[in-house]
Amino acid sequence: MAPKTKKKTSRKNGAKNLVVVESPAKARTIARILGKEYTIAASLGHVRDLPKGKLGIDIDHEFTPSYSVMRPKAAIVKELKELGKDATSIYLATDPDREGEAISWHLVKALGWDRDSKNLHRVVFHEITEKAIQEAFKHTRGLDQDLIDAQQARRILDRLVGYQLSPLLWKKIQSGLSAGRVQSVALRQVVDREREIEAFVSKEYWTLEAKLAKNSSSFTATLHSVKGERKKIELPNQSRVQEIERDLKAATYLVGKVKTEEKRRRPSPPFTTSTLQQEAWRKLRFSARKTMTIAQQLYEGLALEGEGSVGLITYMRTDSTSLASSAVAEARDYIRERFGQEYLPKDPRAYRTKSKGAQEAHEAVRSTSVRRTPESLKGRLNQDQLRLYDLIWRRMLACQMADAIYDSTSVNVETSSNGSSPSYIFRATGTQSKFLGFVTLYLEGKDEGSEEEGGPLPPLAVGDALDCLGLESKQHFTQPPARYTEASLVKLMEEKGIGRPSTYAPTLSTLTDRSYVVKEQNRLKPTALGAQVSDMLTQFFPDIMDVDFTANMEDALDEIARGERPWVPMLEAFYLPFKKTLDEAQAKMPRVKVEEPTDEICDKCGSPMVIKTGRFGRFLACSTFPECRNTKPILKRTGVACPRCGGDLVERRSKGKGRTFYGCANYPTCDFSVVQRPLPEPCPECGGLMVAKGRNQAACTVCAWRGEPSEQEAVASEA
DNA sequence: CAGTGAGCGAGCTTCCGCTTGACTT
Repeated sequence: MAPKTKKKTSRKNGAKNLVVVESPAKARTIARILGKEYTIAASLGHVRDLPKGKLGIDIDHEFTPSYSVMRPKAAIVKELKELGKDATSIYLATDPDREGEAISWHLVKALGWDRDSKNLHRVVFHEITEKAIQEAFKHTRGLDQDLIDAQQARRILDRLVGYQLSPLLWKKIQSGLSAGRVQSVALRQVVDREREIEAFVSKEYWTLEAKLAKNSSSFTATLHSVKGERKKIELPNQSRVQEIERDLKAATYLVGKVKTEEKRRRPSPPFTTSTLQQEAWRKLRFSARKTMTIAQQLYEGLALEGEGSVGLITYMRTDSTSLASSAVAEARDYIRERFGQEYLPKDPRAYRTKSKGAQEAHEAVRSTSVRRTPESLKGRLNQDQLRLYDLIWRRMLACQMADAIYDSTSVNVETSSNGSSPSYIFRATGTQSKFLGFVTLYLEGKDEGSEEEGGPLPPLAVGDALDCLGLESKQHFTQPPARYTEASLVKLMEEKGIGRPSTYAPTLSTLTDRSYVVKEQNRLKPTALGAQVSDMLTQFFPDIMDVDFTANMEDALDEIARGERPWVPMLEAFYLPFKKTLDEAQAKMPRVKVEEPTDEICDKCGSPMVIKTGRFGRFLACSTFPECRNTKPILKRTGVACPRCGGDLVERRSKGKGRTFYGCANYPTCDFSVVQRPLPEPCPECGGLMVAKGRNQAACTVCAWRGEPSEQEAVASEA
C-alpha cells in the first residue's frame, strides 16, 4: 500500500534518493523532514524469512538457512525493486537494532542490490526528530554483518526449538500443539504459579486495632508489639486476642514516640510497551492486544487542520525509556507555563532503561507534542483512543515534573501495664502531603497487595494522653499468591527478557489459542492441557524451560553482535545437547491423552462429560467416547436467569465480529439476549433484569433505574 | 459504534520478530 502511493510521488517530482523504513507512518514523518528529494518507502517489517512449511535449515552444513520472500510481501518487494531502479542513492533506514539490521540485509538480498555499492547506505537514528535524522544522514555506514549474524543465530535457534518441539507434542499429546523458546517459558510461569496456589496452606491470624482520639480528632493504630520485646507480636487465634483485650480493659494510652520524616516520591519513567500495557490494564482494564491496537491508531494519527497528517504518539513497540531532548525541552516549557516554576525540576530528568536485553531502537512511548492536550483532541478521537492518549500524555508530562514531597509520620502508642499484664505498643502511620509535584497530574496505578498509605494523623506529641474509643479485632487468613493477569505476566516477561515488545500481546494470544490457558475473571489459569505440556517439556528440556535460557542466549548473541564470536559454533554449542535430549524425549516421553473431568452429565447416556481440546478449541465430550459421541460447547454461565424462560444466561460470541453477548441457554427455543453483562441482582425498582453499564454502573433493562451494583460484581467485571 | 447465535472436534498442524492488512465464502 505505502510503496504504491510513494511511487506516484516519486514519479511526479522525480526524486532520486530512495529511503526504506519499516513502517508507513514512520515513512510519512521522515518524508516531511527530508523533503522532496527523497522518496520514502516502507518494507512493512521483514520481507524474507525461513519457509513456513519446513525446517529450512541445513543442520549438517553449518546450519545454512534457506530464506524466501514471505508470501504477503511479494508485492512490496516488487514495488521496491521498481523504485530502486530509478534511484541513484539508496538509504536503508530500518531500526538500529539486530532485527532492523537484518531487515536491511534481507532487503538487499531479496532485491538483488549490491551491498558494496557506493550508492547503498545504511543509516540509523534512535529518534524521529529533525535533528537526529539530519545528523544520521551525514554519517551513513555499510551493513553490519556481526549484527546480522546475531539475528540469524536468534532466528535459527528459535526455528530449531519451535519446529522440533512442536511435532514432538503432536506425537506425544495431540496434533496442533506448539512449543517455543518464549511461549513455553511463559506457559510454565502460569503453571508454576497454579502449583504454588494449590500447595498454599492458608494460615489464620488476627489483627487488633484501637480507635484512639486526642480531643476530637481520631485515628486508628494497630497492635504492634509487647513493650520491651523486639519482635512484632503474633496473633494466631482468637483466644490470644481475647487475652490481650482483657489486659487492656482498664489501660490508658500514651503517645510514646513520634517520628516524622520528609519523603520524596519520584515520577515513573515514561512508557515502554510493557509498562504501557500494564498501566492500561490497571487504569483502563484494556487487554494487551486492545492497548496495542489503539496505540497503533494513535501512532498512525489524525489529519489535523494546518498540520497535515500527524502521529499523536511515538512508536508503540519499544523497550526504551529514553526521550528526545527536544521533547523534554517542550515538556519543561509547558510545565513552567501551566504549573509554574516550582513544578519544574532544576535539571531535565533522564531515565535509564533497565530491562534485560533491551535494544533501545526507539524512544519511549510518548505524546509527540505535549501541547496536543487530551482536551484539544476531544471529539476527534473515540473514547478508547482518548483515554489511552490521556494516559500517555500525562505519563510523559509527569515524568519531567518535580518530586512529590510529603511527611511520613510513625507514632508509637504505649498502654499502661496493669498488675501482671504487660504494656503494649500500638503503631499508627500517616502521611501528610506538602507538595504534590507530579502527582497533580499523574500517579501510577497500584498492583494488588501493595500497601495502602494512611491519611494524615492529628498532631501528636510524646506524652499526650489518648482516649480509646474502642478496640476492634479482625480475623484474617493468609492468601495464596494471585494468578497472573495479562499485565503481571507481561511485566514478568519483560523483567526476564522473555519475548520482545512486538510479541508480548501475540504470545498471550498463543497461550489461549492453544487452550493452554483460559481467562477466568480476567486471570490466566492453566488448563489440564497447558499443565501437561509444561510438565512434559520441563521434565525433558529443563534448560529450555528455564527462565534464564533467553537471558543466556542474549548474552551469546551480544558476543556475536560485537564480533567476538562466530555464530555457527554458537548454534552448534546449543544444538548438540539439544538434539540429544530431543532423541531421548522421542524415545522416553510417554504418550498421554489429556482430558479434564467436569461435573457435567451427558444428556444422551448419563455418563460424566470431560473437556477435550479440538481444532476449534475446548469442548465437552462424553467420557464414554466412542460408544457415545455426544458433544457440547463449553458455555460460560453468568449465573443469571433468563427473564423470559428462567434458563441460564450464557456468554456467547457473534459469528461475524466475534462480539460477546449474553443469550439464553435454551436457544433456539428462547432467543432472549442482551449485549451488556447481566447482573444477578434484580432491579430494586421493578425487579427486572439488570445489566452492567460501564465499569461501575448497573442499569435495569425494563425500567429506567440506574445505580451502583453491589461490591462483588464490581470486582468480577468485564474484559 | 454495534443489536449479533455454528454445534465441527484430530489428517499436514508448529517457532520468534518485524510490520500492517482484510480479493471473499
